[in-house]
Amino acid sequence: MADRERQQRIEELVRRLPEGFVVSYGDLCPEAPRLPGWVLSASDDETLPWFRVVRADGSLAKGERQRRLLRAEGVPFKGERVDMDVARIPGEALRDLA
DNA sequence: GTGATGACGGAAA
DNA sequence: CTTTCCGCCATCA
Repeated sequence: MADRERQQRIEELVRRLPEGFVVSYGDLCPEAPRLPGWVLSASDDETLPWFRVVRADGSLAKGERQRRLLRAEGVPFKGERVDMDVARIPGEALRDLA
């Protein structure tokens, strides 16, 4: 359990994601795209808005369940995928969030 | 120590 | 549009 810095940073960011918007796994950790996914699957925190994290192309990792939660808070869709051009939080705004 | 796996990403074919 | 391949980090067998 060394170096939790990245994991901590990732969780913190996810907690601050505003309702109605999303980010990709790569946005949370460009240097290790797989890490965010691992962190979220390992986390048991119910208050964590894990559903606001989607794939870079807008497709969902948790299928129907996730889609429902996102639509419920007004996230725009383009077919089965999230409309990233509208709902994705830009890298800069994301940095301000951190 | 090696190798496989995962809520991934991007480039190439 | 699809599939394949490689790279990325942390964990597990």
